[in-house]
Amino acid sequence: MEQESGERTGVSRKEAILMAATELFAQRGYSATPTSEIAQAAGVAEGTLFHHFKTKEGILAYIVKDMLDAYVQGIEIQAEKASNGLEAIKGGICFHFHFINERSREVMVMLRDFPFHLMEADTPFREIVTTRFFHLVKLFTDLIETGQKDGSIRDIPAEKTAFILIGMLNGLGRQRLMCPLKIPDIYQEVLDFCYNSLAKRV
Amino acid sequence: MEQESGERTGVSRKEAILMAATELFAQRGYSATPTSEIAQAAGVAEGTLFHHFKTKEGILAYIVKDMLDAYVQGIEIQAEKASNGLEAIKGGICFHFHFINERSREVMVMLRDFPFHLMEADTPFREIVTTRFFHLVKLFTDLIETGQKDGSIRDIPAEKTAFILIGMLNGLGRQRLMCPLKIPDIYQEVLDFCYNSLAKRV
Amino acid sequence: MEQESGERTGVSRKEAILMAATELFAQRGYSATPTSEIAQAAGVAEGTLFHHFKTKEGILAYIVKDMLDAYVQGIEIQAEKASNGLEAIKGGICFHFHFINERSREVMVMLRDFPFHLMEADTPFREIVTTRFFHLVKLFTDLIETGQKDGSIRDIPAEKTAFILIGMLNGLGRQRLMCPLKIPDIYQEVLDFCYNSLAKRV
Amino acid sequence: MEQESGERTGVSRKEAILMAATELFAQRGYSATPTSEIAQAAGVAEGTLFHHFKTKEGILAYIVKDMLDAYVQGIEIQAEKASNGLEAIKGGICFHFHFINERSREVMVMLRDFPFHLMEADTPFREIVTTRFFHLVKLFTDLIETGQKDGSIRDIPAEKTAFILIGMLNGLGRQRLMCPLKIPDIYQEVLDFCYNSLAKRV
DNA sequence: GATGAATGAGCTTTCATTCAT
DNA sequence: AATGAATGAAAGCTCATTCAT
Repeated sequence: MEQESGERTGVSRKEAILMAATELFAQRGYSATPTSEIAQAAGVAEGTLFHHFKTKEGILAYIVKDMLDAYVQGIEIQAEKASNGLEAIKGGICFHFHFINERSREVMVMLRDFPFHLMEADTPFREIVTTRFFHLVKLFTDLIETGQKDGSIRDIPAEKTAFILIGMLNGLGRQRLMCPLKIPDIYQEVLDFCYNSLAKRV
Repeated sequence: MEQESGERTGVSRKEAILMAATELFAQRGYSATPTSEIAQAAGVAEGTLFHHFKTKEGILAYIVKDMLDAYVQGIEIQAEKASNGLEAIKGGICFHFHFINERSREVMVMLRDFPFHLMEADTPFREIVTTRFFHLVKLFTDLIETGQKDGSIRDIPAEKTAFILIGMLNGLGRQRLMCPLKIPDIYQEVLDFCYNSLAKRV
Repeated sequence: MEQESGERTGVSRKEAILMAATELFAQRGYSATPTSEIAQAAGVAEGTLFHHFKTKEGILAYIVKDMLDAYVQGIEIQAEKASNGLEAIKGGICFHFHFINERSREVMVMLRDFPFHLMEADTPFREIVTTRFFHLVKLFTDLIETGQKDGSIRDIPAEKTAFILIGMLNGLGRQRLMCPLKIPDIYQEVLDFCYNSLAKRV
Repeated sequence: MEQESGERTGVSRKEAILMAATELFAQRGYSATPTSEIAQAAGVAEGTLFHHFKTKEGILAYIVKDMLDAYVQGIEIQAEKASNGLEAIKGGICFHFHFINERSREVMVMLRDFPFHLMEADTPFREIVTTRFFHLVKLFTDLIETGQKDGSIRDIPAEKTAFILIGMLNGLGRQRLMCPLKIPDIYQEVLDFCYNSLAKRV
């Protein structure tokens, strides 16, 4: 009986809260979403939120952490599959576009508040996000260096290029997910754009 | 007497409010900044804010509009100076980096809330921002097409590439201005990165 | 613990709020009464007002609706008891005077803002008040027609006379309850006045 | 040049303010009308209001006093013309209906805030309104007594009946002017109603 | 006389969080 | 574990009035 909520059957209250919060944070933003609405959407009492997650921020932390781990892990898996550094980067970019489509709600939650609320000093987020961000930078840097060793990527500063790629993907992700204007699908063109900048000329 | 404020002399109250609001919005975000603090920082009574700008949003609108106009105009001027399409794009990117250094506070105000609060339907911002955004897209698209005609830019979809460039600059701007982590200066590398993707091979 | 308030024991917080609001609205008017004072008078926190009634208007709506229902119902009961139409009207008028003495505070709340704030288009009140008002008109009209059939009331336009009676009772109610001047008790004289206008001469 | 206002030519600023305020007070109520809107509607600066009338209440006082004097005087003139007491009362009632049609805006201003704001102890209104109210009561009382002497009015308590008549006219005036519901014209019926109650049977 | 920028007290409402049940 | 009534600090905004020009 405890597993029932007014809204979703077969889903624990904790999961119902996470689903409701993800949807609402994505659509209206973290700070614009009152806990009362999360509770209502999840079909639980407001107190239950604070029972499972100590604070409102705790809910956000849970969502963001979960998503970031899946993202970084996905990139890593793509990299392992690739035959060389350039292919690994391409695989990473492909995965990125896949991911922001598949888990668009969670990505939006993240993008909305990064790097602001999520990077403020007295927040549990800072460490969560920072760790994964630098992990990602390290990953891309390594892949570029690998590409340079195996001859697939030309001679460019590896870490700086990693920052460019990450910044670009971040910016394009925002543009795609959050702009309420009609923007063409540029997946293939982004791949080409990066390929041309990275690939060693033969 | 109008020219005096407790904090800044030789500045009208309206200007003092704009300066204080820009600084606070940049550092703490629009919604996290109470009007009471803006008033205090500007050395005026809280009511004075609402006398000059009808609402708190009115202050944000003023700052953002002013900044966006200067940005778009700056890009246009660079484009006119250039000898060909590729140089115009490079000039635009250079100006972009200049601009976000020179007017970092206002840019931060913008980046913090774009495209969220700034793009919500019932907001005065939406039209302000949308107009300038598409103006910029058109500008970049034209420059790319120009470059393709003059032989400086290779055969790529012009409008989609414009979206890529704008999305990338936006993402990199965020990374640079707002990430509280130490990130190397990648100005030159971004130029190279774009150059390599755009330039026609000889 | 819910039953305790600093001011009134044995009364729920919601009831304490209603009692305090009724008294204050009656004495100073709806708009001149800040929610902070209602809270203080009720011995609850200000937030509690908005927990139980969504808005300040919600408190007024509750009071007015409750009172109007009791009023209309009281008139109806008097009418049923009467032996003929004229007696029913007299019974209604008697009840009216009783009611404005018994529930003077709530009646004052109503009279203060009728038909202004209570009749504005975008208000929840309009429908509440309009419904009861026309119910009352219909009731009096029916009673007059009954009286004309049973021979107790002379030949006068039924509905228009209903409007006269209601308007008169309303005006006299205001005069009695709200005028801070000493006005003699005219209960008996009003009954005579109406009786003389309505009764069929034999 | 001083006589010009943006809105009305040939009208002094003071008159323009009174006209604008009367219209706004009638439609939205005294407290719901900001001085800024009066100034705008009158085509003058906000400060000008306080130049001519010391306070916002001063504007209301001027309007109400002016109107009440005209009302009482009108009733008196009708009374003087009449051939006997009963006719005088009828003349007064006729004048009343005339007046609330002719000067409906000013009457509405009055009705909206009487007897509340207009009767509060620390207000200049109290004396203004009280004086005229009792003057009217005295007038009606005298007319009734006159009618009793000349045989046109039957034996009823004169002063109490005066209160009934005034209260009734007040209530009916409210009903007519301020109820946003369609209410039939009951002018003739009110006259009949009163006539029947007052006239001596032969 | 006329102006309008400036004021600041006061308003209603929101909301994350607590805690007795 | 789950509830939801209660809280109170803080927010954005309104507005009659003042006063230097």
